[in-house]
Amino acid sequence: MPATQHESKTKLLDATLKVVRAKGYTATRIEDVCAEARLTKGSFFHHFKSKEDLALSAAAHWNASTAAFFESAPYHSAADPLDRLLAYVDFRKAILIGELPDFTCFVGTVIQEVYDTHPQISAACEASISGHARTLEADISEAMRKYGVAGGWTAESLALHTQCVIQGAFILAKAKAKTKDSAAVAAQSLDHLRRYLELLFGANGKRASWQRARGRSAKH
Amino acid sequence: MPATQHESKTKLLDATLKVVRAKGYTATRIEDVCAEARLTKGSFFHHFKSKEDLALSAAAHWNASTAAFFESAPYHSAADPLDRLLAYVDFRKAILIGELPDFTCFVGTVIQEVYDTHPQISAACEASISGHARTLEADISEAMRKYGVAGGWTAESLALHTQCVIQGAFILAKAKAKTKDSAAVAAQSLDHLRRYLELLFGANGKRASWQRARGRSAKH
DNA sequence: TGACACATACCAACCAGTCGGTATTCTAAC
DNA sequence: GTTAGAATACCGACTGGTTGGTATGTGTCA
Repeated sequence: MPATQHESKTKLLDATLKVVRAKGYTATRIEDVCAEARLTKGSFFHHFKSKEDLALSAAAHWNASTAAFFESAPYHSAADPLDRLLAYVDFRKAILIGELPDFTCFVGTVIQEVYDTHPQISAACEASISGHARTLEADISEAMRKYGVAGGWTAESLALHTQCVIQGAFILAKAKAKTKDSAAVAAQSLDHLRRYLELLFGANGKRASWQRARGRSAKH
Repeated sequence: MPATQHESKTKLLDATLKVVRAKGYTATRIEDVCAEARLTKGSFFHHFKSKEDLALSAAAHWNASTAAFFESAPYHSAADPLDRLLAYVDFRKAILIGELPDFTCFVGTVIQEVYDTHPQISAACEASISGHARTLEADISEAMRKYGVAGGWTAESLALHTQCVIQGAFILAKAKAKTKDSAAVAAQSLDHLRRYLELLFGANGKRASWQRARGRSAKH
């Protein structure tokens, strides 16, 4: 009962995202992916010519999925660029639900294992992270202009810093995987990130009070 | 030429730290470690009973090495607790030199691959990260008291956040491994972390100016 | 002489990738 | 609308190289 065209391939890609995020790239066996997708190696090698090919396809799949996901996410609606940026952090915090493989980053996990050994996969992961960071730069730049903030750092570096905190939060969450509040550790770092952004853009005084007056959506 | 007692074992452990930080835990073959240490498998299995045993010993070795390293580091000398904390960040930034395997974190790398599959290694990694974070808590608590800072977060959470940024910075550096300024990306996130700490403890006004007046050691 | 440190040869399990085969769907001719 | 035939999707046994781990041997020190 093979259904529509690419369903099996998509199932294999989704299975890859899940298994790799749980076990890491190298430890993921092709048969693990097949089992997760309820398919066999015959099917696998019909769609992918090697494990590296799978990794590249999975990175592209991840990139496309997350791009669509964040594009249609609700954090873009605010009129103020800083509000949009803070809403992004709130959104990242809000989606820390379920098991670790449900919310951790595929490319962030993979890059650690392949950065020195698999140039193509490495490049795909880098592009995914940098590309996502770049979606924040416009809001950051606009906020910098609007609030007259400048202090030896660029919109690009701050955008990357948000990704740094997010990736680091995933590592902490994995370290605390045994404890019940594994996701809570990650959430607390996102709180610190949010506080940094508030201080950074509100530190010029004229915003600090105005900021309090409005009362942002997220409690923390 | 077998020299002092444990020299070969130490060589194997150091080799493990290096190879794992370059290739990841699972991709690291025991023979890779032996080659790096210029020893053979016979010697390896004389000292370690399995790969998992190696990982546990390596984590302990890492823990002991880094504990000694940071304990004797110069960032503890300042009289002011906030100065000590900032000096810690400066120090972490200052040691971002050499190749990626020279400055990235062994336990941070390993935890991603084992958190769901190897409980013992996982616990050792968690203990190492949390233990290191704990060395910052006293200074943070003291700074919180001294500067009257409190805002819904604990010394523990801020200490963990510093580790979050550091771990995330390593991931970014790995993602940018191909670019020349791989370590620079990590350094920029540490700059943001430092700025956060300054804003956080200096935001109460009475510190902000005093702070500028002194001029801290690190430029950024 | 025996305990320790290290080396070499070897084995058994594992796993990425292959291959011959079957089932299903598509196309198109009649 | 039915049938032929090709293309696609999928299956599962097999293989060859890899690798964690073992068994055995050798030199060295107390």
